[in-house]
Amino acid sequence: MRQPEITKELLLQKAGQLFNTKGYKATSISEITDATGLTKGAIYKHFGSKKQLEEDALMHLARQMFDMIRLRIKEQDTAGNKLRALFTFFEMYMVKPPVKGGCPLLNVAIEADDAHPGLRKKAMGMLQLLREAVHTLLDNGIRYKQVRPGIDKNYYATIIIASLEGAIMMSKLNRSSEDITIVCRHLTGLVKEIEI
Amino acid sequence: MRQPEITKELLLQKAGQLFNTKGYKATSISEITDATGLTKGAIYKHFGSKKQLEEDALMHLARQMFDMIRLRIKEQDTAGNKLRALFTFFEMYMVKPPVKGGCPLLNVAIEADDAHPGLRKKAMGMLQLLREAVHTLLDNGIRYKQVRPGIDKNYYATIIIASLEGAIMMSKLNRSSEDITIVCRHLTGLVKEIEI
DNA sequence: TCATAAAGATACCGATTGGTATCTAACAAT
DNA sequence: ATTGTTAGATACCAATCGGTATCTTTATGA
Repeated sequence: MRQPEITKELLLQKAGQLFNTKGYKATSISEITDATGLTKGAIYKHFGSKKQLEEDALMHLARQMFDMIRLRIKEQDTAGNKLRALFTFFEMYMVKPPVKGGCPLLNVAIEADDAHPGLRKKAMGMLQLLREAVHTLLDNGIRYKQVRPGIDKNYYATIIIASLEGAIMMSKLNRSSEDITIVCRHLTGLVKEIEI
Repeated sequence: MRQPEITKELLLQKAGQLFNTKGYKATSISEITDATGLTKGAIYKHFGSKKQLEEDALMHLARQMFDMIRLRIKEQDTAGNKLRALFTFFEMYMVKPPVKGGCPLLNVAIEADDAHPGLRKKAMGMLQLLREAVHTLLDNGIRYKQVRPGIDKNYYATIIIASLEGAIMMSKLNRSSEDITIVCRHLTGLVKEIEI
């Protein structure tokens, strides 16, 4: 990787971490220069504006997150196990977070939904991607006779995502994995109901 | 109500609304003066600092929210109906929000968990209050033979709160009540399981 | 009615914000 | 090796930030 690419990667990484913990609008350019050891000149050479950096850093976070999820899911054989791996991933995300600050989707959704259309659009894309992942997972489960056919896939996707995200909020707030663990237990029970 | 009290109430109301939509740290003093028609002098006469106003406005929001919840719950007879009323309240909170910006607990939890200890403490208090409300509700249900005894009350409280809050995030992001409605349907099913 | 005190408006403060213009250093191609 | 280009550092900008000091108005109680 050439030097400018390394710099850009470093900026996306550190800025993303700051945005995800302190908030996008609450993080200043100078905090990013402090964290990276770079200067404003470096930032504005690679990104047109702070808004641009915010959106690029978010997509960087999203890609990291989805890559990790895909990896965990791929190494499981059945739809049920893939779903349980998804739950475990979120649980692990709390105990030993790969990127600090909690779930990037939840964070950006709450910050952006009313006031920042650009970030909101990207958050909607992330949520849709997550939903489609669960959808596909259930679809394949049905095809390979691991999951009862005729189930409401959208229903289960919504329940799973909502309770996981809500539990992350609770566990993050209380700095305890208790809530996310309970929710994972509940979701595991749900999966058993639809497994063949 | 005397004039200064009216002014303070107005400040708490408008500031709370702004904090809940734009974010606490992202809302500036000048935005609050614009929204109220008052000046900085008025604000700093009633509140020692912006942080103080943030925390007071949050408690103001919390009180409003819990008052509404209590009202909805009180007018129901059985524990099952009380729980369903709680779900309906959150669903209604999305369709016709009494205060814009979504759930104050969720919003402040996401913004404060890492960086703002004062707000975080208050958010933890709110979550605990909500949890105890569900607890008490289930307890009374058991006492009056409306709910199966021996259930894990903490488990149900966690599932209910987590999935409601997560669904609010999703519905808020997509500007659609679809997700919160689905989650309420799911929770209604859960309640049926523990009702006698 | 008038004096007093509190409420709120106005004007200002230094610090920090996102952004830009300019300068220098590093690298790539010839 | 030298030249041209680009990455990045430095210095500056107006605007806005939270906060304070001071002034004016309003309301209250004797």
